Amino acid sequence: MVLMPDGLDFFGRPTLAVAADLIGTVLHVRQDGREMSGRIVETEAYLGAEDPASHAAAGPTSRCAVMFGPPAVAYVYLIYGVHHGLNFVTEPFGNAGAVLIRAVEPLCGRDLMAKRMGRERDLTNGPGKLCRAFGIDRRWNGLALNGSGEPALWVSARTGDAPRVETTARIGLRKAVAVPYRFCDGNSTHLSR
DNA sequence: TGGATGATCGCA
DNA sequence: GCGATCATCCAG
Repeated sequence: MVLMPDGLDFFGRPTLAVAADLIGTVLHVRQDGREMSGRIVETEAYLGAEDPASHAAAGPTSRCAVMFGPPAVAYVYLIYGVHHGLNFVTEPFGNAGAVLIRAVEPLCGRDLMAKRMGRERDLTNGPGKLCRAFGIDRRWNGLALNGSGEPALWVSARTGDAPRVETTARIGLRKAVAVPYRFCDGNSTHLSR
């Protein structure tokens, strides 16, 4: 069962719009018969050929191929040889675009997150950390966000107080540093760095 | 502030 | 093949 803030057409829209509208929605994961969730509080948009910082800038490669595929699919990659990053593919088939999930507020499954992280706080306030806390790795690459099967991944409608969506420059980039493609809930206490 | 750590990509 | 690069995190 998949609930979307604006119905089934939530994905397949311009990447920047999806990145903003994901703030306040809930990421769900099911693995080993166990469900975990977190409220999405920080995202970054990555576009296609026009965005030098995007993996898709030079066209489709084996790594970023799913960015060019159908929307509402997970794009998971390994960065710095250490951490995984979770993205949602946004644009219609043939157009590259994805949204990096940078931080969530833990909801369900906090105990398991704390066990995996070896601490009680700062469990999911960063793209690498939230993947580790939720148990997401490259095996999840290409997974549809439809909540079926196992492991499963999906998004449900906004929860909690209405977010105060703020727009800033993306973090940690060497290219295309200026554009304001980062979105976060200014009221959240679970943002990265 | 810099080191860990490995897949990926562009060029030879 | 080989080396530069990389959307990170944490110890010191």
